[in-house]
Amino acid sequence: MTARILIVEDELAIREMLTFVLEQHGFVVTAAEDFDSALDMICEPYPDLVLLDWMFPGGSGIQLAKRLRQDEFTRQIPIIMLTARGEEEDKVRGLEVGADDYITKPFSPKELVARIKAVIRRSSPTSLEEPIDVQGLMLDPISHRVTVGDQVLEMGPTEFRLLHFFMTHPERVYSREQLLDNVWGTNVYVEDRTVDVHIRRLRKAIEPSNHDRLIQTVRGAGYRFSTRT
Amino acid sequence: MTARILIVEDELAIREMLTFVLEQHGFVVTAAEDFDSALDMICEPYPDLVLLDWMFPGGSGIQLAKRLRQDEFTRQIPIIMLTARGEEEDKVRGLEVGADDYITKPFSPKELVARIKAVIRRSSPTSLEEPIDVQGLMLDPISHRVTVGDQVLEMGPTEFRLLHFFMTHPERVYSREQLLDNVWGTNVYVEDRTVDVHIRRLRKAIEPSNHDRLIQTVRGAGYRFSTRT
DNA sequence: CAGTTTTATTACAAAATTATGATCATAAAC
DNA sequence: GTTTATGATCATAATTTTGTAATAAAACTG
Repeated sequence: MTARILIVEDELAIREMLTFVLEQHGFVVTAAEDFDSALDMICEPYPDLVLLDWMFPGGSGIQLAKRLRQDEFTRQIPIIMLTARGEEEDKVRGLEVGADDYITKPFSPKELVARIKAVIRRSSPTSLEEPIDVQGLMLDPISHRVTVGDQVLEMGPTEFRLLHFFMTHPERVYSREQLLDNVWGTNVYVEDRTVDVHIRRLRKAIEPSNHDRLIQTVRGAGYRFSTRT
Repeated sequence: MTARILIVEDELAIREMLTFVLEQHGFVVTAAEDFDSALDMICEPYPDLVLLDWMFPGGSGIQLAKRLRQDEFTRQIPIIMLTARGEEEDKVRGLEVGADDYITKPFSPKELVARIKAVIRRSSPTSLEEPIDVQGLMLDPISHRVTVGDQVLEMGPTEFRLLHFFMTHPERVYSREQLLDNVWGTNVYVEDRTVDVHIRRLRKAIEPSNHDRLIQTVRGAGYRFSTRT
């Protein structure tokens, strides 16, 4: 599935717990602890879902939710609210503002993951599961396979995620740091240069069909997936 | 992003630390150590953000902030105040004067950068990321590319930044020194004449489509990017 | 017009950045 | 408990970029 999830939660313990659980289940996780850094992380490339603590400092969750719903680009990002037991009113308000679902603390990891998957499935029947075709290079998230015609291209899991990210975010430079955040997940400490190596492997994997030209080096800036020269 | 930031801070150590951190993150940094030189650097071309120490000699930060808010041209430049812990009153006054945010020392580089990005995004949601088109010459900061029609123009990182600066500050002469400050960043020791060479390279890069005529030599003064003859 | 100043151009070596292959550690599979 | 994959780093090669200096060309000055 490899959806990218943004967690907005001020309590460190809960944030880490959520991060751990979701990463266990194969999500790429980004975490923010306050309003500002959340806004910061909400910019392109957008997460596939936002997990939002209801009450957190620097602006309540409701404000952030409203903000997301105002901007046309973020409007469609599904939101799941985390609420404490008994805040029944909040639930109502949350759903009014446009949250797609809510979960009451405490909750089980199982429930959390189930709801997340449900919401994602519901909201983006396409973008995450639909096969992507760029100039004959086909990536099918469901069968988890990359093909050109009926030729299957072999690559490692990281290369697959990297390619997937690129194909869903074309025509845009990403720094090594950004790629690490979006493909590896944040809170991973990995050398910048490691990206180079995986770029190399990905290029080699899609080289036979000449699609390696789609992965372009932008000197001093990072890499870009583009169909233009 | 390539935003230009002016730091106003009297303590050398902090000034250097801030400069270092921000340059690491790709900002172009200018630094002033007192009121006068700050005013000096505040003239056109305006920075995209001012990072202002609250208490600094030759006029407190509040005065500078007020001054910036008075002038119609500088009014919209976002300001972030640096305050020492415990100066709670000051924070309030700072925000009254029109600071967009404040950071309490000591702070982490991560927080600093996050706040700066948040403030910049809030204040100029576009100008830094929007593609610029001047007579068919297109510069797209997002894909980090310069095109004419569907022809891609190749150039080095410095030429790209130089062109970006020109396109966002047209119809105005800039001395070599000013160009160095705004495109290379201050605290770089580079020969004046080096600008000539990069102008040459930039002209050569955009020559195929005849856009090199936009970069005009102003003898005795510097260079200008202009659509007029 | 000759002399002076300023800019244009070219060439080149140093510096910075990226590419690539090999290695080692670790996790997954058998 | 091996064997096999996979992933991160390191080391080194290959490229690109950059600053400077040297020279040519152009633009002023008187």
